[in-house]
Amino acid sequence: MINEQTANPKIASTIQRQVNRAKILRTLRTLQPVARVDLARETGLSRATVSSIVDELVLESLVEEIGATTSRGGRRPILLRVRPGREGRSAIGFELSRNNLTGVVVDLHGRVIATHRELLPAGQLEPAGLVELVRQQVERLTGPQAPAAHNLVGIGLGVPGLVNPDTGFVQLAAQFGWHSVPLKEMLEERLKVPVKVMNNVKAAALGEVIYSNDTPDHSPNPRLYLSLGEGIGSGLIIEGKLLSGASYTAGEFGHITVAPNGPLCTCGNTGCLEAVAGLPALVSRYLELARLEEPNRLTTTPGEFPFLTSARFLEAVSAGDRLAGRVVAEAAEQIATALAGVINFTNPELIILGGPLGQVGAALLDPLNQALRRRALPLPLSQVRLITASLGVNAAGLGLGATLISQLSEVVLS
Amino acid sequence: MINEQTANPKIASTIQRQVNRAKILRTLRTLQPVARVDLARETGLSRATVSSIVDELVLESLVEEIGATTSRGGRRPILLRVRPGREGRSAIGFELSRNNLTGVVVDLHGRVIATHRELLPAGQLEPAGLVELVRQQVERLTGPQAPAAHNLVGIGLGVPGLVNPDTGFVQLAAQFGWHSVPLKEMLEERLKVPVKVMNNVKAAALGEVIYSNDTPDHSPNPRLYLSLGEGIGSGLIIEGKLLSGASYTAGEFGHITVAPNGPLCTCGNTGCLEAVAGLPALVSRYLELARLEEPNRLTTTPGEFPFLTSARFLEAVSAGDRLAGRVVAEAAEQIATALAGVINFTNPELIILGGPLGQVGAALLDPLNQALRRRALPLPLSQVRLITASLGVNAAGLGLGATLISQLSEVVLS
DNA sequence: ATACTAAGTTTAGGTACTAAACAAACTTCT
DNA sequence: AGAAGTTTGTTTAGTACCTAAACTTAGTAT
Repeated sequence: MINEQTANPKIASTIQRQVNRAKILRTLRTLQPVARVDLARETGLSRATVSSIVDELVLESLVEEIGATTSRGGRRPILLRVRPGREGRSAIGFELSRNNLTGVVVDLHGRVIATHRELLPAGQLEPAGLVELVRQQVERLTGPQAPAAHNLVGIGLGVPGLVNPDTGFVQLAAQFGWHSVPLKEMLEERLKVPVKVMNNVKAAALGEVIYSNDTPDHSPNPRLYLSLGEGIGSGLIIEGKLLSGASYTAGEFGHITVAPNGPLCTCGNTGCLEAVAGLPALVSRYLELARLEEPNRLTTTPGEFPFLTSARFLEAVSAGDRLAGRVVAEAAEQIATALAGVINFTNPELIILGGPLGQVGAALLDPLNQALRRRALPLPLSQVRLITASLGVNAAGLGLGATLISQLSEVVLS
Repeated sequence: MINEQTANPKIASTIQRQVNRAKILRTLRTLQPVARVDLARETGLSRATVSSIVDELVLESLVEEIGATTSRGGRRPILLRVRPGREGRSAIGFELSRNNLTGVVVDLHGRVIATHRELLPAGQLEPAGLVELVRQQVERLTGPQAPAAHNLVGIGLGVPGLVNPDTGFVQLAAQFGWHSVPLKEMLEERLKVPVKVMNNVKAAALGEVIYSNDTPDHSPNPRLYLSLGEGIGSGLIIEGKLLSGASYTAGEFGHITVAPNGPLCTCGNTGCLEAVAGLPALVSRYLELARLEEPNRLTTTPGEFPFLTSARFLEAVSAGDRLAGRVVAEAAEQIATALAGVINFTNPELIILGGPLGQVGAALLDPLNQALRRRALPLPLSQVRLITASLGVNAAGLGLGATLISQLSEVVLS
């Protein structure tokens, strides 16, 4: 007759229960603060079931009562909400970039409750070194308690490279000279919490799409995040899920051919978008035009031209430099060619422009929109909203954090 | 104490039950003939549950016992299988094309048990007329009993046009001058069975992919069916589900730009794939080359040239006509440009070439494969198998039939 | 014949749902 | 103020469906 079950409240639970928990959490999230009756009405479950499930959720620190509200003619309803802040549960998302490790703590509301960004140490970064860095940042972000603190849902890591997001196995991360690194395993071993590892651009795609507040989280329609920078990558989200593809390389937007007889790309093909609209190509093009037309525009010393960096080029664009604007407009034309194809083919409802070049505003957007009107089919084009990324360096971390949080209310059919 | 439940055996059923039924049906399909014990072992369910569910499935004509097999040391196991043929349940898939209505009866094994193809009557076809034609063909295909015969799972219809597959609402079917036709409603009203209406190319995509036996039915990876003909369309299947897109136009492969400064397309863009590799473009190109190089090749009378049809062009290709081969090779190059982009972007595991031009064999495949090797990234290209469609005129019907059949073992989470 | 074994069924007990009764905490009417 | 009515949330009784274990059936092995 002794109940030995109280220790760990969520060991098994049936599919029925999982589905109903998910229903309740979902409605709670959208309607909060909200009373049990309303949850029952909204989900179609009985009040008894709602009470029972809410009790569980409160035990798991997912939900809390915030007191009674005004009466609607009888007993006053007790309002519930998803438990916010550090008292509720939280997840941490990290992004590893060439020079930085950026971490974000996300609470159950999806809100940022802490961030930390630090330069990577000089010299070659080994996988084991990264694991240690992550451990340190987790400690700094959660306080000095054990990282397995019961209210940490999990941690996520976005890595620039080829990653199997299911196994968290890094097949290749050229920037760091890694290949075949079981990063998820290593992190879980060290940190004793669930870990999610995926490509950083794809993590950013999840972040920007989820936080765009433009479309419902689980819209069935495709949503695309485009990262325009040195390279050109993307993340395509369909039915709320990131498309990985057969070899985890889906989203290679930069190697769509836009100029069949164009310049040779690093991939061996000719006329890839990246070869004509990646930042290095734009810098070259700028130099070419500048030499021809206005040798003294950007610097007083012509000799400095060869040292023009992508960053300085982007500054010139923002500053309204006429030549730089022209180069961006040319690039927009090429990007539109590829993007129109993708719009026609996948018929998305949302496209988010990110990456350094994606943020330059009208200099890119105006010629891009114009070219899309020429190149894309009117019907699919009319369905798509084209917006600019808004999360900056935290995009990947937020995407991973939000993904981990939303896994709390996911049904596993096994 | 009276049990009033026996009449209709499947009214409600919980989610748990649905999931377990689906598990059992799925394992039955792949392992049949198979005994209850094996199902229990394979699904992880108890033998008691398996027995109970199998009883239900037998009552619903979905499963049958086919007698005991040899003993494995004790009582002989009773083998079960999905009930085949007309004694089991079946679905009918139709395809409406410009001139024909093609119907296929599919049994629970996914096998064809009857087909019928008939010319459409002369003159304008009205939606109501089509409903009547379908009703007649259903009667012919199932025998003269009521079309609501209890073992008919449903009927499907593929229509060349813009269709919302969820509502079965035909927004536009230009070939027949239809717009805003609630075809699913009309058919269900008349035939009293569940009806699925979708675009015909997408239905064919489902058929070819499901019957390719090349990849598991519910592979998460993208699989693409490409229809090369007068127009160029496609169907993209991800996680076993057809991608519809925000305005139900996903799959518009023909309007990907492959020659930015190329010829004007009917859509207003320049250099669309369809404008350079659709059959009409190939016929024109053939005529152009023929006039220049070999005015007397295809016919003795030069005056007949302008009347060259797509069909005759394809015959010339099959016959090994050198000029026609050259035209197809040029087209293959353009198709490869678009296809490489899609391979890079969606990273599919399977591509099926259909439509009249997709069936010409090496004349298309050799130059296509060669160009893909130049244009697509090596890793995603290495994961994709490129094959030729195999179902001919029955593709759409089979796709719809198989879809209806597989809906029998689907879980509706609602 | 007796013992063993495996397949399928029946039974007892648990989880999780709903409908309906109940308890709690209000408002409103007289 | 007290009785009556309302609404929220909980408890209770009954049902669906699962599993483990006992049991029945139908074979093989010695």
